Amino acid sequence: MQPSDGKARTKSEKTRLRILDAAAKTFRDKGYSATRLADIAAAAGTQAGSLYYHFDSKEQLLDEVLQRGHGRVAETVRMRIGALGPAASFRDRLRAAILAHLEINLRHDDYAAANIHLHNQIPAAIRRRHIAKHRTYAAYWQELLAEAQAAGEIGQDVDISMARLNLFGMMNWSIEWYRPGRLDIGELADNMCRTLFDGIGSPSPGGMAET
Amino acid sequence: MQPSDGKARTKSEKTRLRILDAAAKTFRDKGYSATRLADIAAAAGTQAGSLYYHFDSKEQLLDEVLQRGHGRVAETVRMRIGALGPAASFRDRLRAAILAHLEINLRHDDYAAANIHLHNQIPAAIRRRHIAKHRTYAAYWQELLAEAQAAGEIGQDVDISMARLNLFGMMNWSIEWYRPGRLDIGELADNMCRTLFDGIGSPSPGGMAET
DNA sequence: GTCTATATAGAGATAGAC
DNA sequence: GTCTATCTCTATATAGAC
Repeated sequence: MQPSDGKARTKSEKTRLRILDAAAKTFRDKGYSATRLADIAAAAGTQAGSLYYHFDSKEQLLDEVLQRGHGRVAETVRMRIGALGPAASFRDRLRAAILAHLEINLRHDDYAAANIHLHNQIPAAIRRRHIAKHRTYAAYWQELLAEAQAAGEIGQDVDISMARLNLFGMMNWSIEWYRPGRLDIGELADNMCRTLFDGIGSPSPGGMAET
Repeated sequence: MQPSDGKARTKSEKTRLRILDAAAKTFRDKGYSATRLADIAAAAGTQAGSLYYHFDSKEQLLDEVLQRGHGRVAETVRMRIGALGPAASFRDRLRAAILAHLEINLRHDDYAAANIHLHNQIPAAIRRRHIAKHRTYAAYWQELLAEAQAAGEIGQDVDISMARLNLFGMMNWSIEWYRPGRLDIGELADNMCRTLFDGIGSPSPGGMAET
């Protein structure tokens, strides 16, 4: 179950998934407009005209890539947190969520990464639904952070919305620079979690704290 | 001196700058491939064919937008830090740098924001030079952070490269979500600086620290 | 189901009038 | 300098053979 979802039955279904995989990868790498159907076809080992047996349009191809990608990220993050059990600290939950988000986007899945990478290139016709999904996902993290604050693990004066945006920034920017192999994703997740909670300042600072 | 650089002399130069402003804004909003020359022309109040009196190609237009944008960001950040004088703490320098980077990208300048927004859409022909400039800019921040660590303002065990990438993530992701008016950029900069140095965790944490 | 060939539209770029 | 008209190429999408 690396790309697509593997459980293809008929030959037609298999081809369809191969095309989707190729589309996800190509969209992710080149962007929506810069991707030609011929690029997707080549990556899938077929011809541009043949895509139309499986899909109605380039836009529909993108739509399905984005939907699948989003679904997997959201599911995986919820699952991983659920697996921790009710006794886990919120810091541990956050760490697990960050790790899941990063693993999916950086290793597994062009579908997921396309959601972030094409964030601002989605054609108007399908943008509304995808923005709604992103909002739902953001709200999930917002709730997680709010609970952590209520439990006393995050400072009472912290603006939770800003904290979420800063965290998303760290995580989502990593798909711009991360290349597999050099750095372990687990270390990356730990680092982001530690930075978010503890900061990078020296334990005994010389200056002031805040306003 | 809001857009372009204002000091246009001849009518031709003024038009040229108006076209550049339009190109920066359109590229920034729609991306490179999705932008048509007709869009730029419309935004500049002229016709697509007329652009060729001032520029050789769409690619050259992008090239100049990116170069101008990068130049302004780099200059402004260096200037602001220089203005602080040698006695300033590194935390104050970082805060000033963050503020400058955010102000340019979020308020002033489509040229600057295009550099971030089109980061992965730059055509191969001109990519090399721009990547080199981004590396130089990154190295500048890296040095700033390294000096802060040497001065004891950042923990000795902190990975400076990761800290830089996390900070860039927070800052650069903000151009995806920030909309003028709702939130003061100064507050945003303070928040990011505070998050980076101090983290958002409660002063008296219940759990463990690190590995 | 997949191919090749093609219809059709839209893009970047050029030419020449004004 | 800017316009309109147009060349040319490329892209999405369709049609029909196999």
